[in-house]
Amino acid sequence: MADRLSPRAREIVAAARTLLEESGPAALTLRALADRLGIKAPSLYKHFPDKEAVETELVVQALTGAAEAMEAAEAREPGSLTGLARAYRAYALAHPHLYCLMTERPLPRASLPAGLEDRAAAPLMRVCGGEQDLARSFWAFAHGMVVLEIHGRFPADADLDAAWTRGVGALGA
Amino acid sequence: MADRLSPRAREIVAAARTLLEESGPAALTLRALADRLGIKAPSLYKHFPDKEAVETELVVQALTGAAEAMEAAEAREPGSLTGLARAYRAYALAHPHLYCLMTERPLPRASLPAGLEDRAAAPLMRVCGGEQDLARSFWAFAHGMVVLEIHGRFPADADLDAAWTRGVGALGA
DNA sequence: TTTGACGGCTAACGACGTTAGCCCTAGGTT
DNA sequence: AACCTAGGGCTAACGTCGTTAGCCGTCAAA
Repeated sequence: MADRLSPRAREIVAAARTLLEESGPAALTLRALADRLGIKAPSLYKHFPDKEAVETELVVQALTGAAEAMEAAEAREPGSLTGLARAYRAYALAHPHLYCLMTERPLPRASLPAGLEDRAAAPLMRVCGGEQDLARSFWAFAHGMVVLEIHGRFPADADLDAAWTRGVGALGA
Repeated sequence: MADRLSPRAREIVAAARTLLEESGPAALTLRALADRLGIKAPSLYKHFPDKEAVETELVVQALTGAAEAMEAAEAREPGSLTGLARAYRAYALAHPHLYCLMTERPLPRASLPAGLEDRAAAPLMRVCGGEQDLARSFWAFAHGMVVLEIHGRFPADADLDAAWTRGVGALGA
């Protein structure tokens, strides 16, 4: 289950993650990644077929982390859409670059562990009582809020807590 | 007002736009752009300081187009949140690459025509009766729906019309 | 007539992802 | 003990990218 990757490959992914999280996507370079591991860039190809495969592994980590955050929120406050919303926002803002890597491209579904995508969506589906339309519109709202905030699209003085409350209230009724 | 750019610069932006819209962001290369214009890449620097300046001009076009689409929707169905939602979605899906270029990065506000950002937001603000929290949560919902759809994040068989209806209904009440 | 802005050009640089091909080391096999 | 093999490094290099430096032709205004 966790042995999708060799130990060395996991070290590479870990280094890639800190590189991405600390310095953003432009800094996630194969040469910089190799540097951080004390090796040269071409050596990375002994462990991954290309850069995209490394990024896919980061998406797996991001998706897993998001799923765990959602599950924890559900355990804390079962049935609470507000709690889920708070956890979603908190996770995204704690890992903005990882969050964007995960969402701003088509999902590499063929390379994902089976069931991971569903697992991440499950808590929201449960809170929405299986109503897919509601779950999707809530997800869209939460993703929109988070990604617009990350990219600084709201006015600097905007009261985002109020906007979240308003949206969650409207969708949760 | 429209003379922000020299005629030649406007030709360059037009070529950049078709390149982006037809072939996506990876194809928007200074060499490819120059090729399409029958010149060499370094000549572009006689008209723009760097690639980002060209992209900023595309953002201006995208934002202007979005503002026009919102204004047209408002003129068609004054006060209708549903009409605005339909227009927003239609514009984004008609120009997905342009839409992503416009939204998936910090706005280059310093390089934008004065008032453009506000103009694009004005119709929604009016429909929301000046309630900023509502307007922001609606924008987040609409942006989330559009961008998740563009990136193929919803299941292939998802009924997105139903999700839109659900979200607009909840936020518009 | 000369000047200068305008708008092309070639050559080249450094960084990027990537490929080809070499080499050393460790462990297991014969 | 001798050998083989897989793992995991390395250098050199290629093509593409954005970008810079420096040159040259054209044409209107002084």
